[in-house]
Amino acid sequence: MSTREKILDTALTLFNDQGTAAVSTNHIAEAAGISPGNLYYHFRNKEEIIRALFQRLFDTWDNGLPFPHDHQPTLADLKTIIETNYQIIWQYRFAYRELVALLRQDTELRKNFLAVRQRGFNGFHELIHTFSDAGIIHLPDDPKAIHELQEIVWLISEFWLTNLEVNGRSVNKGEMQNGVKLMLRVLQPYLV
Amino acid sequence: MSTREKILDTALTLFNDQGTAAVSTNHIAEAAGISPGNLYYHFRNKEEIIRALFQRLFDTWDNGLPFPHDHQPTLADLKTIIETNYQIIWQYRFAYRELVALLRQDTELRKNFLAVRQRGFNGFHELIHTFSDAGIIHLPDDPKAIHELQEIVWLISEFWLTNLEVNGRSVNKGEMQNGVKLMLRVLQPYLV
DNA sequence: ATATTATTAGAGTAAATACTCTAGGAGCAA
DNA sequence: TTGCTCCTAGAGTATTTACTCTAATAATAT
Repeated sequence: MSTREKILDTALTLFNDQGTAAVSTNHIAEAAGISPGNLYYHFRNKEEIIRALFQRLFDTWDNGLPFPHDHQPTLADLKTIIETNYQIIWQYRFAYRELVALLRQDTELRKNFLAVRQRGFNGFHELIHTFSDAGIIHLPDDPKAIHELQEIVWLISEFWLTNLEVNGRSVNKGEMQNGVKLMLRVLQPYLV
Repeated sequence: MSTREKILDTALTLFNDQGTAAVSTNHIAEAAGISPGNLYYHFRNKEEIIRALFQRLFDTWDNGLPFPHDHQPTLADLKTIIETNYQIIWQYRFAYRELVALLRQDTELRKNFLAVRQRGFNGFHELIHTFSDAGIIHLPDDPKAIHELQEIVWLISEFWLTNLEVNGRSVNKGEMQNGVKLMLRVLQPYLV
């Protein structure tokens, strides 16, 4: 593994465990088993490390979600997508916990994040319309209502894990399933 | 205003604007127009300031929500409660943004927060059953389903404003109304 | 082999941070 | 007035933080 990757992996672990504020560049270097000078050879500063981690998250978003291409999507596909989604968020949980602060500190990062997020939101929009066309779900006529439902489901997907952490509940497969259940509960009245 | 209150008000403003990590005790003292020594006369450390602010939040929770006592609650009452709720959260938004980090740093605070929150959750539970009894809402038979619906509405109430901030949307009365709409959208299929 | 470039270690530093200490006023009680 | 407690200012400090600099070593190209 390259030194650069080692730094990023170490930083991710520490950020997830202790939060970005509590983790200094010296900590990262020490935990990665390299010198501070070496760290600063690979990254100009802490902000750049955070940016690079977000970039990895963005790449995962854009490539890592298992949208079915070879068949009409089913409800099982939806569940799989949502679960994968949770796993990604859990992997980069520091980012979600501190989202407001991190995006405020770095407007460039904010721009990129919002763009990636918008792509995801659009993809999700298409997905539910696919379900609608396939007759799996019967959406309300009012497009505003549809948009609101989508916002609700999206909100749950982004904050369910944070919610678990706040509650001090351990985050595991089962709890992620509960998150899936909540999202389906919102849609339940519209399932055919 | 007492020096103690002045410190808390100043800290709250700075925390809301810049996050707790970026605000030092020296910053607070300077912004409050007092000396660092004076600040430390009133609070042992930064953690105590945060605790005191949470305590103010707890008091607001326990006393500030406009539950109707003189009449059967209506849907309008529900809306008012939710709106007040949003205003309180907005007033202490630093706490919600950084909840995971703050509660992890201070287990005593975590304990208190979870207790207050549980009280709120129980109150909310009673409220929707009141609505059910009054025939305003027709809940599903499955108690688990009811619990899930409650969890969803609760999640929206706790994270809607954070969600707005992430999106860079300005937080104002109108956007809070949108949050109310989302919560009602979840319940809409069950309204009589 | 030699020159060049890419990595790395580690000592060092200016600034910031949380917090302490001392001395002095302000109000009040006897 | 004298004493006492409460409150306040502000200088001072040990530690930490982000980051720099230099020199040495590894890798690669010619």
